[in-house]
Amino acid sequence: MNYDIHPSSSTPIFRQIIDQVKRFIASGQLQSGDTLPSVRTVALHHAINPMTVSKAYNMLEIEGVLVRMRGVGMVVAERRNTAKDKTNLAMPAMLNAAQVVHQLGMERTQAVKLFEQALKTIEMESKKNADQN
Amino acid sequence: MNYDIHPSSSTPIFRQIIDQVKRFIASGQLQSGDTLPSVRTVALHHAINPMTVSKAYNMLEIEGVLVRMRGVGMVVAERRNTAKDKTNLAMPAMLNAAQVVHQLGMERTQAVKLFEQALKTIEMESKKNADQN
DNA sequence: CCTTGCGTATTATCGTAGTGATACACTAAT
DNA sequence: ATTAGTGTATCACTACGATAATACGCAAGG
Repeated sequence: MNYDIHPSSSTPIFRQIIDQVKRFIASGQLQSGDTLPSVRTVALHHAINPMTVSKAYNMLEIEGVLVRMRGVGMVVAERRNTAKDKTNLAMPAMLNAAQVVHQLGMERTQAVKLFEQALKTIEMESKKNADQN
Repeated sequence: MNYDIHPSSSTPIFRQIIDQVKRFIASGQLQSGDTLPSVRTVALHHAINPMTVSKAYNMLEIEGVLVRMRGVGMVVAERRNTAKDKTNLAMPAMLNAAQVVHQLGMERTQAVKLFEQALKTIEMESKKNADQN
């Protein structure tokens, strides 16, 4: 359970956290009742401000994704359908990629090949990071 | 030759323009010597500031994609390989989408299905917009 | 109890990306 | 020359994300 945070990215840090927590839950890496890494832990580990993490967690609580347990931490709320959640969470990135290849006038078969290639690349990187731990 | 601009998007307007110009060139919809829609035309058509468009064009000139012809407008510069350009331009969006599905722990086959579905969606929207003209 | 670890409210400041309004320099065409 | 069309330099403003320092309320565990 580790966040992949890029402070220099154009997407705000708090949004990176929000998105990744949702994905962890949808993928089952986080389940109902699990506690999240504490605000201060995350802040120290990534050299960012605790309030930034807190804001992300707070928004997730507002959305009903997390529950704040006083004195304990943030806990994953009860959840139902992870199946549809996955597609819902994946769709924006998919549509974005689809629009790009469409504007490039790329053949559908070639677009799929590129996508599969990207998948392999990401999986490779993931394994590398896992080996470093 | 029309831009697809979303002022409320989190990606800046000038970046949307830059990306789309590059894609138009890579796809052949814009060729060397073609003149681009003028700063004011674009600004009026999309209700945005001329300077925003100008900055986009300016950066494209710095990158060597466009050439500024005084009193005439921006012209597409000489270009070589559009083949590799396409994949280079598509890669970031692909990698982003790939990382999302990876963090979601989605099966590769299902990820590809989703992507193809997104492609169809985008193509549908494109046709709708074309019919409106 | 009291120490330690949770999240958070508060307030203020900083940095900066993005945008906007205006006026200017230039060219082409008439 | 005048007009109308290019792009743009300049300056200011806005919005937002991130930071910082501090203090608070709460719960678990020794």
